[in-house]
Amino acid sequence: MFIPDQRALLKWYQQEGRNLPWRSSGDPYVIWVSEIILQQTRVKQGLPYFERFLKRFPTLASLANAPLDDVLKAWEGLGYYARARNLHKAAKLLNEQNGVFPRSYQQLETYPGIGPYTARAIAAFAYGEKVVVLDGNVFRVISRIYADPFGIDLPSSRKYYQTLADGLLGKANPSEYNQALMELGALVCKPKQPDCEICPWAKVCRAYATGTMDDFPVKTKSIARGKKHVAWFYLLNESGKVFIRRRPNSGLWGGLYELPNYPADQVPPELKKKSIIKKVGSFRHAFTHFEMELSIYQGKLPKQWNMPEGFFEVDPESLNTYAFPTALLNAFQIIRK
DNA sequence: AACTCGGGGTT
DNA sequence: AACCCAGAGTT
Repeated sequence: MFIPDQRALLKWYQQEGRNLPWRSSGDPYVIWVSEIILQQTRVKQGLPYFERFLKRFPTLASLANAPLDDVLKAWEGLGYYARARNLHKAAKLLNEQNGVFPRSYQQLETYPGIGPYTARAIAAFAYGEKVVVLDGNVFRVISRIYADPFGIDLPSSRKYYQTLADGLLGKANPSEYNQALMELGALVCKPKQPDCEICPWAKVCRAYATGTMDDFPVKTKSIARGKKHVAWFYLLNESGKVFIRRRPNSGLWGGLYELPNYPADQVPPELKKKSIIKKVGSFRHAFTHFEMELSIYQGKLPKQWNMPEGFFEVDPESLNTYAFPTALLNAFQIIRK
């Protein structure tokens, strides 16, 4: 297998690469935080969270000693909240060992939330370990360069692609070369309509040579989406307090707060009294695997209603101190104040 | 190997 | 509407 010209890629990267804040840091904590935030998240979306998160938790110790709810509040709206819970869990583990990060990707991978990609990213960026990361960008670049027929979504292909990726590094600087690879995928070798005319590797790309860029990377799985219709209730008691509860630390929106809610076809009759509870709006919220239709109701707390366990009253003015999923933040927008 | 887990930008 | 993003954990 031939190796594409490293100097051509690095020259392009030095000229066209973006100036991103985590690239100028050698601090494993800063690099780690950036990598967790950027999992399945575009740079543009993650950037403001990165800045705010490090301002709120400047050091590993400050993160380890913070309540989980504070970490989730900082993560509010970013999605995949297991990342925040695992980040916090790993911070406690690292802090217990005097804040010393392990230097090898094998050791890093043993921490919660640090998988094959993130372990290699930290090892390469912070410690210069000679490994290549496999993120969505790198998968796309190398699968096109070699016109690889193996599905990148198959666990059985993982070893093949990792070996191929590691083989690209040669004597290049691991930190710079990994950044350059990902940047090429993000800016040039895009999923659709890649800018092959300006690609430093166009001359050696098998997909470009045969005009089959759209056929790579190969993916075998298709996404099937279901639908759920959920009724949400903003209920005020006589004191003008609203009822919320914290969701369990696992599952959808784990650790975030919520309003009373039922599947739309299972709403108890006590909440259907139109004299005290009115529908104020509805909207759809898309997830990766399903779509939720939210119907939002607002009204007075019915005395007969048997409130589910865990709910407590809060002043509506203090709702912004709790972490809510984006769908409920949107719901609050249509609540009549 | 299949499923779960968010939210937002692009096409 | 479909696709995809600096993926990882659970079953």
